[in-house]
Amino acid sequence: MPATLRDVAELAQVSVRTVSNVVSGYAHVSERMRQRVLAAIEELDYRANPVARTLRTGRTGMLALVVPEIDVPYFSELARDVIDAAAEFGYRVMIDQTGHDHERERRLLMGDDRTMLFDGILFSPLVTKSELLDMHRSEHMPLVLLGEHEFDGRFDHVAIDNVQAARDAVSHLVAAGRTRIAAIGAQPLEEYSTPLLRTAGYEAALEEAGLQARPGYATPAPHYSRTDGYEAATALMALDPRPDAIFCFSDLLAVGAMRAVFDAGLSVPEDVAVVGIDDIEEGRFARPSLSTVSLDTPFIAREAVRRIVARIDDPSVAAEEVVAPHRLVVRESTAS
Amino acid sequence: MPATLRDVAELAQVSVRTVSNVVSGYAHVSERMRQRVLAAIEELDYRANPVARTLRTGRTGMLALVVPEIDVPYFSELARDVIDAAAEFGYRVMIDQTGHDHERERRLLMGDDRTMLFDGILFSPLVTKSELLDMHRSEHMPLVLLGEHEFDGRFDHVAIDNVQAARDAVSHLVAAGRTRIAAIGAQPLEEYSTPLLRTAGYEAALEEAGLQARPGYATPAPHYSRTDGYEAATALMALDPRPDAIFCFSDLLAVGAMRAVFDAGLSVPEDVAVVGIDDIEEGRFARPSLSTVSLDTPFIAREAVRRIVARIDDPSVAAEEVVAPHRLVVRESTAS
DNA sequence: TTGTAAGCGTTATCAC
DNA sequence: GTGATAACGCTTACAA
Repeated sequence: MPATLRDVAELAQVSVRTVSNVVSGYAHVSERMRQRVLAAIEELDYRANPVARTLRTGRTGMLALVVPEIDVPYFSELARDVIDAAAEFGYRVMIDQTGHDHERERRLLMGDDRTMLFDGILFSPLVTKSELLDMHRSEHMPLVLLGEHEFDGRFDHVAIDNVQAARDAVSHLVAAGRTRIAAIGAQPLEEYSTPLLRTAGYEAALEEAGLQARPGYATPAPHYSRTDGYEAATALMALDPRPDAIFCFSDLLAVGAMRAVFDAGLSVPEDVAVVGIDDIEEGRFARPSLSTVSLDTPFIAREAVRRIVARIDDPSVAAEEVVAPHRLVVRESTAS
Repeated sequence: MPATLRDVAELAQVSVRTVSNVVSGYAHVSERMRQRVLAAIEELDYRANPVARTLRTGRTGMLALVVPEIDVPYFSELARDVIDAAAEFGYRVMIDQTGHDHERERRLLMGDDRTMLFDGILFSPLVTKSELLDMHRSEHMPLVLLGEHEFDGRFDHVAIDNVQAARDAVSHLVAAGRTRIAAIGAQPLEEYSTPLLRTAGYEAALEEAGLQARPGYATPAPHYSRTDGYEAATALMALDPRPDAIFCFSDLLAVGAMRAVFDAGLSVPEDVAVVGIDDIEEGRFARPSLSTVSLDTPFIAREAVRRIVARIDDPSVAAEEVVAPHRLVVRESTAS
């Protein structure tokens, strides 16, 4: 049975109030008292019960990080940075994965029975903007969106400029002399979401270069997985004319795509150049190493935590739209 | 302000006791009452406050998963399975990373001020056995060890047979005709830990094949990262005689090692065969695809959660030692 | 500066 | 079967 505040007070011959003051670092407590209390705490090996504290204060000191899949490298690398950033602000992180399940996302936003266990949600969503707006009850739970573009300023969010990032990647392929540039990751069904923005950037870059968007060149990829990339690229390799470059909406797709190109008896970058987005470590060690658009994940994580903490402290602060920097990283997979 | 049990009781004209009974699905509630309460809950959009419930029951419904680094693929794939398995048992998972910091591990096991936020710990440790034994106060917090061998039965743990797994990997290299077999991942400083067991398996397999353990062939790798693998393999490639095979203690090391072999102007598997342990998805898409010892992560996750839940329900249950199955998966990186 | 006591929202122990 | 009521361990007015 762990010791309670009361036990400490009894042993130290002081009131619980004084013990509480000492524990929470309250200023006005005499040195004599403080020492006596500290000694009692030490002797009883007392630790404050965070649950009781939470019930009283309404703060749990926990953030929820909600991602589609934690084992997708981009998300696990993001999670790592979020956990570190949260620690700096005195928060811990609970991770939930929605598994590409819109219903699970919905329940989380509506506030299921355990929502109150954390002070705020960092949410990397699948759902479209309009759905989000309708679903979330911002009154009840601070929310920061990750990697999602939002226009009406109702939510905090931190994301890269997805249109520009896609544009940079495709323009790089153009500059490398590629003319038949395909894309993997376009999601025709979603609105206002990352895939749509990246598709827009892809098309804008093509147009800018005076290249046509050929039929069948923009392919979908439901889960942004290696397997999705593999299958999409396999289909692309069978096209006539065959693409001489593939822009993948994520590095994971690109890893799968590269493997598909090899299995089709072709080579990267000679026959087909490949570029991704995310800059996961896997791409740096791949063969050939993967050109990509690097996102500043530590920055994204830090900003997201900073925003959520600000909103927890004052729910009425205006929503902020943080644009994280990105930059093109050229490696072997797009060498001319 | 969210509605409370009291609000519901007032609106439904019943006692809080009755409302609580309805909410927690208590049997003896008349249908009339139940309907009235349900209507009031619906109207007020009531959700039970999990913190208050926790204070009363002592259960938070949360498990902590502690790993060195969440963005190491093996751990993120494990985390995914743990989260899923925990959900089946009605638990959620908080993830903490120790960042290879023994001090952070120690604090966690000693029970820092927020330990009471979860009902049990699933711990994938760095520290040695003896340290663990001294540090953890099992009376206070149910604990299940992952991936660590333990002999004295004081802790639940689930792990593969590390000696045998390493033996299988090395024997496979021997069967493929390799005679100069190096290893990456040996950690001379740790006792009773995974690296030591895998080193033992490596040496046993060599001896069995009548091969000598050459000086400099067993190299350390502090973090089991791609970079560690790269550096170790680079050093190995400069050795005379040069190894014709490398057994890596993790797939991530193997990925780095393969890249180092290429950068040394050699090829896998022709000049150097490479085999890892873990069977992360990255290895299946690598070029060449990586031979490995596949661990049944869903099994490990499920067993670990099953054990921790059993221990939460009854702290006095005897510790169990679960051995998870493993199997050799031969791919391109060790083709003869 | 320190003590007393009233909650925070549940669950559980009593009675009825 | 249902209603009061006392905890759970803490923070914080309010007193002293």
